[in-house]
Amino acid sequence: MSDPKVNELMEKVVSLCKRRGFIFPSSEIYGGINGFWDYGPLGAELKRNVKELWWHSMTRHREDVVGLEATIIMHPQIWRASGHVDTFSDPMSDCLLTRKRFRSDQIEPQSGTAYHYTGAQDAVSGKCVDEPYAVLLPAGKPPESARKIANQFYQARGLGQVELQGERAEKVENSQRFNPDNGSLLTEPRPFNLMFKTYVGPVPDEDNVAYLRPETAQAIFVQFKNVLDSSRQKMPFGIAQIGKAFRNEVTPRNFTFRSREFEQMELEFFIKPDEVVEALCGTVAKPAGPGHPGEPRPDWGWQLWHQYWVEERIRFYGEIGLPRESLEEYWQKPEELAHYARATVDLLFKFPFGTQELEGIAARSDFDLSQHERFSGKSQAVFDEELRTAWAKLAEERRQALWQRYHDARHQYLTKAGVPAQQAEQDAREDADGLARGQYIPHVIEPSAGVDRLILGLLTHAYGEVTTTDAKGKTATEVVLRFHPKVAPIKVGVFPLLKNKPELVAKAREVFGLLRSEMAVFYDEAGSIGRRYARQDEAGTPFCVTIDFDTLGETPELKDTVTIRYRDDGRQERLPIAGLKAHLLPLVR
RNA sequence: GCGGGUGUAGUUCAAUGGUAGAACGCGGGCCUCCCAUGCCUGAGGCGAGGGUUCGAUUCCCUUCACCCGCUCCA
Repeated sequence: MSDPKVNELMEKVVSLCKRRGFIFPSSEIYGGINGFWDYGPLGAELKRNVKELWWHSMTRHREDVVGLEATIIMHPQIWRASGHVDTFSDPMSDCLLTRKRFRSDQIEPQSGTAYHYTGAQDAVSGKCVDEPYAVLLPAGKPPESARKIANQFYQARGLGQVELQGERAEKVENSQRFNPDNGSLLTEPRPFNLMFKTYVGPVPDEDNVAYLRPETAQAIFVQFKNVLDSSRQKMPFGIAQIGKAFRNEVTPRNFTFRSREFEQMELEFFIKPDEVVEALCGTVAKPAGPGHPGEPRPDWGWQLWHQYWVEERIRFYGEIGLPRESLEEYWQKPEELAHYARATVDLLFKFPFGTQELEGIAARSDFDLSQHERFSGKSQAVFDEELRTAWAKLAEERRQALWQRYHDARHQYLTKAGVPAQQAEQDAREDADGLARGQYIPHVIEPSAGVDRLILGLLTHAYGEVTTTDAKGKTATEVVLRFHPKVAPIKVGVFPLLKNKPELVAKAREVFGLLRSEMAVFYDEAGSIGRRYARQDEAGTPFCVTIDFDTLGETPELKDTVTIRYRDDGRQERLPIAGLKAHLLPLVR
């Protein structure tokens, strides 16, 4: 059971989003469309800010990450190589009795006697149900058990006193059509594809099927060689991308948290395999303990790089207003890991509806590039001059040991991928031989974040209510969004103290003009000054600047100064107009 | 996909088988020398489709959307 107060908070956030123009239902005048949401004026600014902060911190502030912007529709083979065609399109069957859902191919085959019924009639009302049904019993069980279950089935379809009709027994071997738990017949297997399908070209036929990408990551992998060849990057380095992805989710839920069209911010950081690091540096550094491991070093293996990115990501969230305490780190247990993953850390945020994933940081080994190498037939190995030199200088036994470890890892991958034993052995040897020539397939650390759920997290985290009591004892509740100034959609509100004094208005317009070239500014003169502050509080604007009579020189020493009012504590400061930009810029960037 | 609930103004809610009101918000006007002031004024709504009915926002059916639970979440 969920706490009603939790639900209340989500409802308040949802209606605030609508009311103030953060998020609207998509296509609303036509009744909306399930799983799709639009960002309104404030939401668009907020989202843009978040993406830009991510982009800047990933690419411009680092020398070892470059950007990419790839298409949404790509060659369909990519989704075979990535595993999405298989794992996203499993046939599913539902239990006709309990409605439990199964992956049709994973049902344990059952044998025994199946009792079929053509329908049933109500002994009292005479009402008929024609739907056929069947129950599978293990050999030796009396047919009574089957009738009992069939009774339940027809009772659920509106019959009281059930008279089963057309009972027929049949021997069944290794069938996947029945629920292993209760023997009930399942629905026909139905394809269950989570990828949006479309056709390239004007004629829709099976030869030109394509998919909207279900994640942005694969585009990075398939452009890895192009980026490497054109960017003058050297291992290790990363490729960052922000973009739309699409999943035909069974149940979009929790406002924008799980949408069918969403945006991802993904980094694929390519690193040297541990064997290569060891060949170059003698040893692979071990994590010294929890926390940020500091600036990257050449002797880092996948573990330290993984830890580094987990900490970098947490630091990023702190910088945009989600402090460490609002997050939870979840290290996936070995049995939860995808088969190619060495480790995965989920960064969870405490949403009102539960603690849910914001970002996953996965150590994905060389799985992705290897898959694309096999499926495309194009080598994805990099050439590393340093390795070739270092390899030649290694002691023979050391070389042997590293060769063997690399070989074994490749062999394990190839075998799991279904490559026949002999071929796997040959390929693994060739891969390991490549080390001597300075060649290897990079491993990957992947921090992958959902933009929309981050926006939702920022909104719910920023949401606050302030209850005030006026002189007459009347209480009022005011909503305030305490966004970090870096993400706030509007940075500054600029107001003339009174709108019926042309000199105040003129000066305020002047200040507005001064600031708007540097940041998002909102000019407002409607209503009382208090109302205007409140409006900006609700939009999450961190600063408001008011032009009053002192600005105009009523108190000579205050001429050309303004008050700046801070959202979170209502504090006011007096600043010269000339110093405003310099004061605000470092706060909002 | 299944089960339950809810759809009335931008938001939160009311009423009604004879076409709907409030509060807040929003626009305009006057006032206002710093935290939702006051007065005047204006705009704006029955999710969509069908049926029953002389007449439907109200009753029925379908559909869509949202919320909750199950399922799903590579």
